[in-house]
Amino acid sequence: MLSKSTEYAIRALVFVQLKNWEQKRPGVGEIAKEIEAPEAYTAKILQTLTKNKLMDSMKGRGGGFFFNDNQSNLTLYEVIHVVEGDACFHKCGFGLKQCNNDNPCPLHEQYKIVRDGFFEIVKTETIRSLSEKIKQGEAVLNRLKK
Amino acid sequence: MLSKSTEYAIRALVFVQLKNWEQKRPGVGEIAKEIEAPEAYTAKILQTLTKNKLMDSMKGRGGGFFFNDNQSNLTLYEVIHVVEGDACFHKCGFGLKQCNNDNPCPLHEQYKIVRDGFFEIVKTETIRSLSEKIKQGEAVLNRLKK
DNA sequence: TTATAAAAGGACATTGATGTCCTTTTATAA
DNA sequence: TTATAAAAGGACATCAATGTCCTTTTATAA
Repeated sequence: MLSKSTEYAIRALVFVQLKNWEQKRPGVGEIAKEIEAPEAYTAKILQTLTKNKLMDSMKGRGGGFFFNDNQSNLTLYEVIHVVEGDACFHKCGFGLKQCNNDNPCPLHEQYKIVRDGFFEIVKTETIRSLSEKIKQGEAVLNRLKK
Repeated sequence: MLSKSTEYAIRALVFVQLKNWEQKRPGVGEIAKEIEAPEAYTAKILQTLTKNKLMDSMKGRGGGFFFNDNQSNLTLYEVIHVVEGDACFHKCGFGLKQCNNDNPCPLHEQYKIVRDGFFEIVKTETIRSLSEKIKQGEAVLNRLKK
């Protein structure tokens, strides 16, 4: 399972993308409200994202968060990597420190398939691909369709 | 990812099964050492397992942990359920409270496949099936083959 | 140029998971 | 019957994730 922070981050980035498509740069308050997360905590997460160049921001009046052209195809993997690290893609499902093909835990083969399947998803899906689904009405960002 | 407690629990149960096959009932100290977990913490987890009848125990001299006949085919699902709950089998990968087939988040379809794949594993694999792999030398419990 | 609105950032608070210590209960061996 | 070995259980400690509050920096509009 992804951490709460990662979930907030992904939802926030998708919202920023949707707003950017409307030529707008949302601010912390608007983002936090949309993703149903505490405002100050959301601010911290957004800070992490901009510090790591996954997104851009502008201070001052009329400022807010936005993507520039270099950041146009951000994978979920990159977000996870920055926010919570990528242990979930490497770790043994059984909790063993030394578990690999040569020295497998009893869950190794089956678990690897699941873990790699998840890795494939987050390497393929991007903030843009998720945002497009929402724009097309094929999916929703929060619980209230609106 | 499973919690550390769940990992300890599964490893502990497998070790108890292996020992039981040798007509032995290991105690907290021996179990903790084998699974490389703190002894007092291991004791708490074993307590949870016996309180929930996933395993049996005997106090006093010559006591220890063991399975009785009703507990002979314990699935990993039951262990996870008791130790950390089963949020990981229900939760939306995107963190939405209301996410389902009718109201899907943009990750819903792909994530469901992975999540259900994991569910399938833990409903199929049992403490016994894992222990058998170790007994057959097809897998290892801890990092040192011995 | 100044007031204002916004992100950045530092310090602290809360909570749950993990971990430790000590006492109580109980079964058995001596 | 008593001493001992073992699990059970209560109370507390530590740490990381999550969450809050307040100050600083900076860009823009007036």
